[in-house]
Amino acid sequence: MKTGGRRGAPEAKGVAGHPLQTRMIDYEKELNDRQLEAVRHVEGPLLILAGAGSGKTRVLIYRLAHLLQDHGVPARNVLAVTFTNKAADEMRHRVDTILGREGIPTEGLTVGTFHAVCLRLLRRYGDRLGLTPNFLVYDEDDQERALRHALERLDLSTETNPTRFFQSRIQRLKDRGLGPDGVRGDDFFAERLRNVFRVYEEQLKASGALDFGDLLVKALHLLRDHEDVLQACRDRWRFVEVDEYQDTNRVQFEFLRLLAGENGNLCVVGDDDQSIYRWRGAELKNILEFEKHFAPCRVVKLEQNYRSTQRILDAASAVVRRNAGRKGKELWTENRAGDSLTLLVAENEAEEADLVCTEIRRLARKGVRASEVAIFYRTNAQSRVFEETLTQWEIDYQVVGSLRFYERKEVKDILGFLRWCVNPGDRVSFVRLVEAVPWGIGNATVARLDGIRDERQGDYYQALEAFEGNGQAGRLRSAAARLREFLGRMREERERLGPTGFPDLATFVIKESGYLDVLAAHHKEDAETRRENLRQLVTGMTDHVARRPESTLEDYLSHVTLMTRADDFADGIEKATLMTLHCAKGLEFRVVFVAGLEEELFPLIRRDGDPPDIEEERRLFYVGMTRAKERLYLSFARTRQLFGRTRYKNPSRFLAELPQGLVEVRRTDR
DNA sequence: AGGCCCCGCTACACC
DNA sequence: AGCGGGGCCT
Repeated sequence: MKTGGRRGAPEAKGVAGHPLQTRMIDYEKELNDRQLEAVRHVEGPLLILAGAGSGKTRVLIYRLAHLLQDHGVPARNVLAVTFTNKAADEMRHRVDTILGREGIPTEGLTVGTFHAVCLRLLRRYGDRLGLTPNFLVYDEDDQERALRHALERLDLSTETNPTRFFQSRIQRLKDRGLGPDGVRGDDFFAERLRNVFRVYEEQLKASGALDFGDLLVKALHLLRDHEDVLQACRDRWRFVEVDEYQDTNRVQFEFLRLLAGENGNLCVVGDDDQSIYRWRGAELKNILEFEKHFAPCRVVKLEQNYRSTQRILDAASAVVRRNAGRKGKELWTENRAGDSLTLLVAENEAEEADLVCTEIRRLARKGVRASEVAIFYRTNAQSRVFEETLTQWEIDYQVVGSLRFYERKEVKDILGFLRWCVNPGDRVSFVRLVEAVPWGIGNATVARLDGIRDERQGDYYQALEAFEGNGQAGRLRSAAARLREFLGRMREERERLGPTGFPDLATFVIKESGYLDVLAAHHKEDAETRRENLRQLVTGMTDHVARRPESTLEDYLSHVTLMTRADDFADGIEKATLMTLHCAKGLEFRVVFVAGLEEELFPLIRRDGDPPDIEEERRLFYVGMTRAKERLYLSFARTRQLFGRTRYKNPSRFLAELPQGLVEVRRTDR
């Protein structure tokens, strides 16, 4: 296929007679030579090694604009994969802004996370794999519930909390595209893992659900085993762009390789120094070996940093240079040298927070606004002291991603009802709604309903009907009848309200299920907060429908399950930001604090016995440092409370890796 | 079946 | 220190 002006220069061809002077982008003025080379690369594989702050987002967006505007590529032939939904929204918005005014259509452009894109494929072609059309997506909590039940069925649930262990093992296998038969070994542990995995898969199948890993694996199978689907996808997405490529796992790699074909138009952007998701299956070799996998390919290195001061960059580079497994880039900048880094040394975590707040106040007097400040930490548990201290100091803040809104119990309870509506055979949501309200139905009855459901291959509504007809004792029978009657009314209500009427359906559930009474009785203290969260839930649904009028309840439910933690970061509000270092990837702030630089906390010693991956921890530190534009503070505490005990802490080894003379030390006055 | 209390684990990052 | 699961009691 031809893609219009093959030369690729911006002046090569206007589209549909639009005069060039209306162009919003002057590519040559706004991009450096390397960036321009990347933007102008059209066909064939392209690897962009983009150092921190080197303007990769701009390159990605300008490259899309260039493809659409100057090479006449229809928007619907482009797939852009981002790391968060927020990044996807931004990318779509910016492309719309750049091209919209010039009348270049952007409809049909596919932008989304891997999980969202795979979900879409599965909704469309899932029948090929025998998936129920209305399958639910299990989040981590749902996975855990399904897995716990699997362990019960295998009589393994008495062991000390094995759920998490199996959960992570199963997920890691799925990251590599493996099923139960992919478990290697014939020893006792391998055999047991295989069994647990099998029963867990049976649970998912019986419930008509997919977990996060399944979304990717099943989408891969779709392309791998169904030639026509593969061809349709290749025809549709002739140009593919992938951000944060260093954090892709094996399944994502295979997916891209199939989609792109032998000499495909695949453009990936990444930074091997910022790979921080090995623990969830990311394989650094995907980016290290891209040139081998997709030869012949073009490689463009973006090494000019536009974000940070020279000193911040020097410090960060000195740290990451110690890693062996890297391609090797040298970042440079034309920015000023800037201030020294500051190391805050505190006696304990409360004083650490105090020191940070003191600095934020000092900076505020110099005109730094709260929204320009971020505090990063290794573990979510560290946020608490900062929250308390910031409140005392009356500094507004937002915590990003610790407990997601859609993970709150009351929110998940109400969503449980709606999820059951969509898929009445789903065990996790059925058990959830049974437990949410005291219907008079407990474990024993649920177990019998399970039996009926499995026997009849039906759903839980039919199981309840059959149960009532079984000649039960009066109390159980009326309990079951009451529940079934409510579920029936809920279904009628859904029918009456239509596919986009689910905000009202949620209101119906909240009001009619008796859940408000449960809140009032159980949560005396925070009942009002929870009620407020439910109001917010309905508001959020209404917004969702307003923004995407064609969106169904199924779409909405999967959408909220696939929200990333980073998605609830609100920029543009006057608040300091608290988040984990993982969440910080891709963001930038005028002032950054990296807290808790202590051995065993950062680098973190794992509790599951796996050896710590020091290079990955170092990359995480590098990510944190390179978020800072002007000022970078590092801090640690000499003692820290852990599980209610005071522990003495040694400074992190990473502090010793900083070059002499770049760091100024500040201690508590005492 | 549901409420209460105690114990033991937890707090590694996340789609 | 705080939460949740499990066991015991009603």
